[in-house]
Amino acid sequence: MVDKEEYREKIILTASTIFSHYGFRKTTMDEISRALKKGKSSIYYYFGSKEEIFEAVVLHEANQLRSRLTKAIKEVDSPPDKLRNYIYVRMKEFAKLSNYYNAVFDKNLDHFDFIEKIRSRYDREELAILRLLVYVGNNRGVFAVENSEYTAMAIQTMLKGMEVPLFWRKREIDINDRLEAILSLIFNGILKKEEGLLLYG
Amino acid sequence: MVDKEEYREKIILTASTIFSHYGFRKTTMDEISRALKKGKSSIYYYFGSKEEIFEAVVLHEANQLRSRLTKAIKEVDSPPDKLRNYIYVRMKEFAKLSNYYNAVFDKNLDHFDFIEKIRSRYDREELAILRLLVYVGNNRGVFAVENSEYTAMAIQTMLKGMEVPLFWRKREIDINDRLEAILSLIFNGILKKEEGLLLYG
DNA sequence: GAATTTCCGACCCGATTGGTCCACTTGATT
DNA sequence: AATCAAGTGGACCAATCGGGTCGGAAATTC
Repeated sequence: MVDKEEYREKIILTASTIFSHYGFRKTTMDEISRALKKGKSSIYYYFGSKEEIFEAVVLHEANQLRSRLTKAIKEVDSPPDKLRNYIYVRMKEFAKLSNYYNAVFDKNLDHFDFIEKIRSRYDREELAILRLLVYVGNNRGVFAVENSEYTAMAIQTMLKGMEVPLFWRKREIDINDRLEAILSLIFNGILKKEEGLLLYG
Repeated sequence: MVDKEEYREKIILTASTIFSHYGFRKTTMDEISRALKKGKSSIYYYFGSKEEIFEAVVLHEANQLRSRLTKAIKEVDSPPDKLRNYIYVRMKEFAKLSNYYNAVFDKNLDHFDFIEKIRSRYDREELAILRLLVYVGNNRGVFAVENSEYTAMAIQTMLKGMEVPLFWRKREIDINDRLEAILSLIFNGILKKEEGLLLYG
């Protein structure tokens, strides 16, 4: 009773690994319950449906992502490093989440409106973060952009470009190259020329 | 007509990526055919059944494995390097194959006798390779073992230990540590003491 | 333009699976 | 020890899924 919430979390954690591996569709309640060493029906004592579990898992994963990204920003100090770190971690984390994407983009599974909610909310948060990063960098004189808002939106647009599955269907080395290219583009377009050429000549 | 065999290979390649990702059970014929941009029934023109495709895929994968391993041996010259390279590549390749293992060890799917055939044949080949490696190393005076045959079998036994899923359920770094430990054990037990202590003091 | 190769939509039917029901343990409380 | 709520899981159901078939339509070859 006191640990019901606790066990819900355990379910979330377990289901998370399975979902991330096989996606929503291919993951069965039986697998989840077997992984938990419980009867299938017992799971329904904690969650009303498979979708409900999935919703909790996605929410949990979104929170994980948020905390990792804020950590990535706090780890370093200079705005270029912050931005670079942010983009890097974001890229790596999204790679891990690719299977959830499969689930999301799975046709006839578009009734997952909660994902859209999470997503749009996350988009706004990210935009705020980027705007702040650009703004601070601007103030410190290391960035030189006219409008932080628009620049942040532009960066976010590029970041979104890295989300499309096509981006990931290549070899590891290629991906790192592409990341470098994107970083270079952002920085050389954003940095005062002296520093920019220093970092990405 | 002339390219029927060719198209079979294309099917094998495509199916291979899906099988390796989801395993035999969770992979559907519909997915395979969709990935090939063909109707489901068309696939049956080239293969008689899902299992038949799987068999071809596993066989193909086994051949890939073999060629990569022989390449690993040829790349370097000294017997210790050959052995080391062989074990290293074998480890990496088996990691990639872990999903086929899931398929194989899937309960109620033990009627895949062809896998056992491939496997036992591969075991014999591997034993021959190891025996030769040990034998040559012995002749060159860099190994010092009494019986190449038995030593090869012992090494193979350790290698097999790395196949059990349990071995892989850990973090990357841990695995590399374990590999080092295994290599160290093999070499320090096999090398003439001077060289052995040189390489793995 | 017939013959042959290749493809596919529609269908079949057994297996799978999300979800329900209900009888049962368990363990705390009185 | 009797009660009761929390928690469990086996049996079951209805719907869907998915491997495989079939007849014939395209496409290609001769």
